[in-house]
Amino acid sequence: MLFEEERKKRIVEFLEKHSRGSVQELSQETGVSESTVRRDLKELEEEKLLKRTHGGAVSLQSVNFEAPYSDKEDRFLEEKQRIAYKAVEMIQEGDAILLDAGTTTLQIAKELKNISNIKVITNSIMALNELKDCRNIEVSITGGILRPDTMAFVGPMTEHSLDMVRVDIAFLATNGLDLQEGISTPNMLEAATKRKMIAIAKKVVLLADHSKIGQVSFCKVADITEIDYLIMDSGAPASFIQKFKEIGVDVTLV
Amino acid sequence: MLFEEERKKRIVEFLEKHSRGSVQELSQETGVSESTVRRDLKELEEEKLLKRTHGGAVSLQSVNFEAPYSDKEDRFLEEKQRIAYKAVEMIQEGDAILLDAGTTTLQIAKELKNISNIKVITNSIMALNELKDCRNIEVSITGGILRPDTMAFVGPMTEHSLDMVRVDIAFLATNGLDLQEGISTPNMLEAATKRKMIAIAKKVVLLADHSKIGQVSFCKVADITEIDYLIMDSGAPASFIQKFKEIGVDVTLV
DNA sequence: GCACAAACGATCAATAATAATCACATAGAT
DNA sequence: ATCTATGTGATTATTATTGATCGTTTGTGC
Repeated sequence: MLFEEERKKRIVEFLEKHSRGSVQELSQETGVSESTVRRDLKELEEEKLLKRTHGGAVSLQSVNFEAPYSDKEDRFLEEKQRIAYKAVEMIQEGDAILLDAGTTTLQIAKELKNISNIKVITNSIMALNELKDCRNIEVSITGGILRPDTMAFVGPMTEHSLDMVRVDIAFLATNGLDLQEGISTPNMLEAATKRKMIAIAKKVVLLADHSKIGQVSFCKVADITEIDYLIMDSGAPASFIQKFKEIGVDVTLV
Repeated sequence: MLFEEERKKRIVEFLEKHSRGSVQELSQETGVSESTVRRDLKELEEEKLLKRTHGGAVSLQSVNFEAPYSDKEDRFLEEKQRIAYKAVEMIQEGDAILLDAGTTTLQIAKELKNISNIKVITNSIMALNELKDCRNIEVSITGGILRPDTMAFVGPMTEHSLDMVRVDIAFLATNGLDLQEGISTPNMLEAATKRKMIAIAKKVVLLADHSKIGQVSFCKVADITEIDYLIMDSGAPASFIQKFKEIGVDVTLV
């Protein structure tokens, strides 16, 4: 059972995420009757946190980035959430964190909301979107050209920006992870960006669900030896994990 | 048995950890009756250490959201739209455009959607938000630290990013515009960013509605002589305009 | 412009939570 | 030792929140 304040917050968040929501949807989302939802909407409108419409309400958040694909379409979402949960455990107060673009790192951004006193730098609009309202986190973004497909900034300006900073932990995502071919990604610009990320981080943490194993994409980012930590879901074969451990990578399965 | 202050501290800690707590839970947690918990909650709320709700309390952090910016609160919106409309007329195919953060430049971003084959670079999330879905526009962003108040990126990283590019037109917004004191803005970091913007643009276009005239803010950005073009609404006094023309600024009234 | 369905606001009863009250216990002062 | 001030828990009266109902309004398709 939610308190009134929690419920209202949830409504606002729902609207910010989906831009709109019907009374019915919100009723389901919050588990209260439609009457109560209407009462909440009325009050929230007075607080200028949303705009009521017939049938529901819309967000009046002027900045609202939508993912190219929604959470629901995200394969292995639960695995990614578990990976993200483990990843944030590595963070210590005062750390400077670098967040790569990707669906797994996006889950990290969501978890980060609950942490205070850290600095986050990212090249992902989606991560930025999650963190932009957190006053307790100093959020920076790399410059760069927007790649519409991934909603990430890439290119020479990105690398140039990254050159200015050094971070305690870089959380990297990847498309392909192979013992021989290392880490790879389909886009050349993104590969270069990731390489730079590896270069400026004290600890490099690679996040990958088991579907990435054995995949090799067009552009090589780095060898697996350049990784310090690997967090994977437990769908990974033991032989694969063993190999990583042999070369000194700290592997965590979740 | 706990002293009162210990108990209160424990309540606050519990809430920060779990972000919520019912009176019942807190009663168990502290080992006192619900009456006492309520008394404590009342006092702690007065000390602004938590937020009470029916049934318990929530941590302030979990409920701390504020009304986002909206067009309707934007004063002189129509003037700004007219200014923006005029501004985009200056743009030619193939141009590289720099968009400052601000409500007027945001209107330009909205107009830009209809133009093809240009490059846009901005330090404003809001502008980025408008342009992110335009596949016919190459959108770049400067790096930098996010300033939550203005949703703009500022700081050394921003200037560093801007250093990498040269643009045909920079559209600048300002808080203050005064004949003697020039262009000024309340925030020091933003002032530095604007200065850099002026430095990397072939043409500098200043956008200002008449409410900015005579205003002087904390940080000086530049003298009015550094401006090439000025677009204002017709609420500006003729003497003011005349002075600009005398020093060679191309003034357009809309 | 009319009819229809959906959504809305006002109202009410049920329930749960709160505030007010009182009695008691404890600690410190006299 | 007694008195008083304070904090606490139990009890009770009051209030807040909620879901349901129903007449009214609004939007939509024809």
